[in-house]
Amino acid sequence: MFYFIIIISNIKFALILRDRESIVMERKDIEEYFNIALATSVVVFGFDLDDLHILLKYNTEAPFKGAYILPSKYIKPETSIDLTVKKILNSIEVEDAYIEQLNASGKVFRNPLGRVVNIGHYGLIRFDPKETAKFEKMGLKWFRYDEIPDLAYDHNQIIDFAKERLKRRVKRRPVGFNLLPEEFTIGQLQQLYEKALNKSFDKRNFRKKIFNSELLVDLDKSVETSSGKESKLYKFDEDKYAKMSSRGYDFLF
Amino acid sequence: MFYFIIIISNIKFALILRDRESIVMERKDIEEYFNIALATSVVVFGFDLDDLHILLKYNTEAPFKGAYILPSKYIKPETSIDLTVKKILNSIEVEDAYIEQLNASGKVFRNPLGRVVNIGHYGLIRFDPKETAKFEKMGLKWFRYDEIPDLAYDHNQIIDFAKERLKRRVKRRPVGFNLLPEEFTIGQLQQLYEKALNKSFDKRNFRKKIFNSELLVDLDKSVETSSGKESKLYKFDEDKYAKMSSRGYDFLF
DNA sequence: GCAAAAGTGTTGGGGATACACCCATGG
DNA sequence: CCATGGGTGTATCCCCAACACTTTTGC
Repeated sequence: MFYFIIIISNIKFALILRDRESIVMERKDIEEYFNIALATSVVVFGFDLDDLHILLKYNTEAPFKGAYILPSKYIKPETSIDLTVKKILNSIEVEDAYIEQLNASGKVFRNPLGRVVNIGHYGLIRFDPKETAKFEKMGLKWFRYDEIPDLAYDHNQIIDFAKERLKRRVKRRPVGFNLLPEEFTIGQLQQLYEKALNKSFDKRNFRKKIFNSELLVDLDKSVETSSGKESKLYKFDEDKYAKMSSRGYDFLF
Repeated sequence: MFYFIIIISNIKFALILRDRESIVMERKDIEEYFNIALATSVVVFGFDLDDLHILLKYNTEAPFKGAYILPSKYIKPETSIDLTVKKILNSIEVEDAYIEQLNASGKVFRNPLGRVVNIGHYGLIRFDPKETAKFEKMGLKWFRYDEIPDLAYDHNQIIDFAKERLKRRVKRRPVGFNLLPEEFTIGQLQQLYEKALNKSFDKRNFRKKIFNSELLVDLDKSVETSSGKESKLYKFDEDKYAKMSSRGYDFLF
């Protein structure tokens, strides 16, 4: 695609020449609208089996050089939103994330370069302590969920939004399993729920509730936990959930 | 604000002259991103005490002239998303709507004029049969919730999304009251819930559930309903809900 | 021996569901 | 007299919340 555009703002007209067929279109009044940039930011959540964390990037470019920001990217006119998000994740070598779109943030004078609308996302990944060094090389750092510094743009607001959304989702869908290792103990699961919902639960009741849903597979394996005691491992039965879900089952914590 | 931009795509540079101070900025690589248009569409729900309806507009302009569309508007670079939505609603003389933002739709080749990203919204309003004529003059028509025709762009998809969202919201927040008249009967409320959730409820159990929440005020008034019998009127106690909500109360149907 | 985490049952209450009949009215 | 919708009570069940002690291990 090749095109040539001249825009003089306040004078609402423009010609567009496109493709070999030299389509001449007058976008006229509409032309002035084609002057917005879209960006996406991703709030990547990780759970180190103790606390929830968010991945932030040290910003090396103007504007707001030196501040921490969310991993972000401009959306090219010829690239879809979803693909742009995937590119962000690829660029920080994150794979297999559970992604969900958040609201678009609407501030008009948010970016000195012009009108930029940010379409936020959040992603849940499996925290791997071995990757911390790799992240550090890319200028990325995990920050505790409740110790997020002041960020550039309105990224703090996007994080607040993501936290709220996560809280709601954790209650209604079994998204928490995307934050845990493939195989996990009930204690780890409970810890995650308590952090995400900022609430504590009775151990016995928590187990009953979880086992009632029958979505956990007993792996007949154990690991040694921090107390030195053995603890049984489970995994999440995704297929079963998919089946139940399509039959109208509603996970509710 | 005055600015002058020349863009030649594929040649990634541009100069911007802005304001009296003649700030010269090079957006360079970034410039190519400032070529997206944003639009908003609003899925306006109404409830005629019998069925849920959605307000559609007959499109008199190219592209997709002659098709029905959602009430929509381009977002100007200098106008916020929320304000644009309000302008849409003002233009169709709708006031006091409950509004919520939906996801941005991501298709790249959605609009022949260029990349347009649509930020959907849904609105809940009080259906007033007296306004139907007024709407008709503006090319607006109520369509039954489950009898939506094929629309231009991806507006059908936006509607599907809005319906799903409404279903979820109705369960968790007392948004349904935004669709009912100020004063309503329990029968009308039940009818609304049954339509929105596509489910039927036992009359006695429904009443118990609703009264348990203690969010309805008995108005000690009656109206004659379609069966010719008198029926008691209630209204929603917004203040009480606000108070309970801030104390962590979670409405759940 | 003590701190830390794993694991395990029972009880009571409240909300959800299932279910049937009478009444007033308009046609 | 019949169709329509308003209004009402009871029995059962299940889920939820509250609650305490034993065990293993590392320090």
